[in-house]
Amino acid sequence: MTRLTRDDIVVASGKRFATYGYHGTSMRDLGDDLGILGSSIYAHVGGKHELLVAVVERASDLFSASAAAAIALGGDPDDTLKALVAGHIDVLVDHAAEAKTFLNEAWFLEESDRLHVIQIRNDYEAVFRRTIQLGVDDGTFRRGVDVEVASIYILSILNAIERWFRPNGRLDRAELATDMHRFIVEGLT
Amino acid sequence: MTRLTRDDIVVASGKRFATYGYHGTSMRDLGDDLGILGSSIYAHVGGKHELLVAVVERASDLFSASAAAAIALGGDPDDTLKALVAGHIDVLVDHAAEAKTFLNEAWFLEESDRLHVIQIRNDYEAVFRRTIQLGVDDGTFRRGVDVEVASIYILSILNAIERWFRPNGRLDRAELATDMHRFIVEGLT
DNA sequence: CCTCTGTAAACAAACGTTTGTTATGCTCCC
DNA sequence: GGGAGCATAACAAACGTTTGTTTACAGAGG
Repeated sequence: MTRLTRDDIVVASGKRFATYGYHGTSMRDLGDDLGILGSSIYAHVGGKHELLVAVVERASDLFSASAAAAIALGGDPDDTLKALVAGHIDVLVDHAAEAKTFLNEAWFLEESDRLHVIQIRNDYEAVFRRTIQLGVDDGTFRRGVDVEVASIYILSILNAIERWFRPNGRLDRAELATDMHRFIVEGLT
Repeated sequence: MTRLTRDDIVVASGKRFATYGYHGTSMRDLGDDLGILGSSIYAHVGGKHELLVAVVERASDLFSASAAAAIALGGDPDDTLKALVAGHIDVLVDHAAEAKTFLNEAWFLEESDRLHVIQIRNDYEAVFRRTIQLGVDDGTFRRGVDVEVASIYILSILNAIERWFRPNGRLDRAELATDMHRFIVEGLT
């Protein structure tokens, strides 16, 4: 009988929340996944909402770290964009449950936590905006690109990965990153 | 005292499901929105799951109709793509609640209904795939486009609209459709 | 009068959570 | 080295509330 840590419970929560949603998950469901009673979870956490906070926090840390790493590379805007795309894919593939919960369930956080997440998400998006703007300024990308909206398009493509990509499918993550970057830069032509 | 129809209840359900999710909505919540008791809803529908079916069905009908209309126009592949994009935006803007529920909550339908929705969604996606393939064949789009994945990219951008677009924002829907079509065809360059 | 839409009250089940207790180790001290 | 003492992690049972749903009944309109 191996005993459980708070971390084990957060991981299991992420999976449940990602699959069935926060409101679609009961403490007893979670207990079943972990092989303990639902009530026993309260020895590790103060309540259900704390688990959502923990899962979402994990994901937002990963995304933030990915953006920081892409910037730290210090190449031209197109290189940074490549790194941002590849990094986002890595987070989504390697931490699918947390990322999915972050994208779909953060809305159900309490006011203050939710505002904090929105802040982090906006900071992350700002890295995309700045990168594209730099690319427009130095002529890598066309003048007249609506930087704000283009960032949203790119993140839309990236975030949707969670809904269709399977690691053992036709494409591996490297092919996906390459193909996606090309689509973003060149479109269908 | 204006009396309610089944339709009124389905509309209210759509809004609630879109905002709080299927599991985050109770029959009493719904009753409050409608100004009646939660239990009174059972005079109109057989159960909560029936409401989800009705809302999702509405949305899928709208999407199917949009695709059919785009094809009926009968222009070249790029014209069809333009119409598909504009039509998708129209559905998402004019029927936001139903569309959002369709995109995010259909997973919680019972097995058979869920499979039916997946079928419809796949048919809809197939229209995008066919259109792009035609464009590749006649030279409108570049050879080497991964048609399957490109369709997913485009639908990813389209479906995410629900998460950020506000009808009274900086862009109206016509500008959005134009900008989005250009991004899809030309990318950042 | 009869159907339809609503209320009122209740149902069993499931919900998040609390409480009291037990089993299992770890650490310190004789 | 072996108890004593304590923290941890779990169970078992119950708490009060909310859930989806059912039943009995009232009023209003065609």
